[in-house]
Amino acid sequence: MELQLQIKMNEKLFLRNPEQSDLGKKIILHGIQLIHKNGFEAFTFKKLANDIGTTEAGIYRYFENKHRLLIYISAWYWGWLEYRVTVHTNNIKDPVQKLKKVIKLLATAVEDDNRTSYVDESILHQIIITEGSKTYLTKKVSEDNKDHLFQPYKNLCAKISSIILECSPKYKYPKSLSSTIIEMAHFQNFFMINLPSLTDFGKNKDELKIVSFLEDLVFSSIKK
Amino acid sequence: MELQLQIKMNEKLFLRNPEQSDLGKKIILHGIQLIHKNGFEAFTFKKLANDIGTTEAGIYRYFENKHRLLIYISAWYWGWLEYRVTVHTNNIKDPVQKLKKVIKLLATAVEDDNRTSYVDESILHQIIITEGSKTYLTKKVSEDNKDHLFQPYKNLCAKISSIILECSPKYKYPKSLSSTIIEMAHFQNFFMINLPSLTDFGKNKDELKIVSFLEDLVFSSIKK
DNA sequence: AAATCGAAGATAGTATTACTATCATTAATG
DNA sequence: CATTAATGATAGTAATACTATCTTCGATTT
Repeated sequence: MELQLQIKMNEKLFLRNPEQSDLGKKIILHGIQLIHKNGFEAFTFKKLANDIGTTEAGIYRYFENKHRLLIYISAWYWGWLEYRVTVHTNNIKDPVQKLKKVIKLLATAVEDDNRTSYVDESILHQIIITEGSKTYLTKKVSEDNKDHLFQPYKNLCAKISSIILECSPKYKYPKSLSSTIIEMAHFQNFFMINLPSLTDFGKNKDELKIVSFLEDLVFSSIKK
Repeated sequence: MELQLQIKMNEKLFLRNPEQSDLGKKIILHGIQLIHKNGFEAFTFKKLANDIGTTEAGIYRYFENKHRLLIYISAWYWGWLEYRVTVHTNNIKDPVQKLKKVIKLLATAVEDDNRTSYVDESILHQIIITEGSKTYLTKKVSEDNKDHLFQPYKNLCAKISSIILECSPKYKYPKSLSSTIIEMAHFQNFFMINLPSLTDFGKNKDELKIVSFLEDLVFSSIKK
């Protein structure tokens, strides 16, 4: 029997649910690949349509515009990450070990999860590092936020925040520390590869160094 | 006598030096205002030209494209910040006090500096919060980095990094901590205003809370 | 005073982007 | 067999991101 994994997506993210048709799944699959290849700025629905063998109009039936598609795949990523965090921390009792696990999940590359046929998680991870913050760094954040488009990100943040409080109930900044870990897990990775002088991991470009840095940062802060 | 403050800019940032003509200064002044007003995505040279009362072609004589203009004003901002850090920490002996000063300079709003007539620093600060990371989160980072376009950012990071080492010579991640402070000074501000559930500062939206968070983060990490 | 040189203005033009609209075709469903 | 929902095919539009050319104007040089 084949296992399937479905991430529940907010309906406002799309015009037509891409999970429910072949074309929709192709849009996600090839969309991720194309954004990864050329970057979000150079990405257009026209190019995507050519890649898939459909038309621009076809894509517009699923997504209002490319920014919505980016939010969609980002939301998918955060939902998937939260799922992974849940699965991998469920059987851990010690909150410190839980938090270490979370940091590792955030900061290290992932392998493609075969249960999600139309999403390549390893490429997706790369995209979120480079393009993820562009989802909310816009004039429309508040509007998009009202439609709950960033809910998966916020849920993950809340989840990590509660683990932090388990470790250290008196710590004053669990949510900010949480968003700091999430963002820095990605930014330090980006810097390590592209602007290494902004990090201490330039030489060997080892993700585990990022994990060590973040662990040091987090546990020094909350232990007291 | 009127004091003037000049930030030295990398020549590769522009085609013609905007500091050396009226039109150039207008491009910077109105460019900053327009990006702040509509966001970088909606910003075009055409609209800027209309605002100034010149033509699109006129702007293209100064900047290759709008991305370069964004890098220019970002570089200016980081150069200016480094200058401020230098001035405000020069007479402080205790490195801990120095670092506290730096965090405050990074995380709190600035007032317009009248010595730079064609730059409004308070608006610029807002722009860098929202648009700053877009300068390097592109497919061309490495290329742009080779042209040293991000030098001012890297210099600031190096400077803060050395203060961190003054405080704690054995600390293992001075550069990563430094880039973390810089980024989070801005991101936590953005989150506080736009996605408050990602922070612990939602209620009163007080920048000084961000300062407290960052101080706590930094000094727990380096003190040992 | 005349020549010249560079910056800016004026205008035009092109390929691409970001859409919207319409109509025909096809596959699934009742 | 009739209906309808999704897709394909095609066209069109306004805006964007440029490039090119030609003129004018003011400062500098000779």
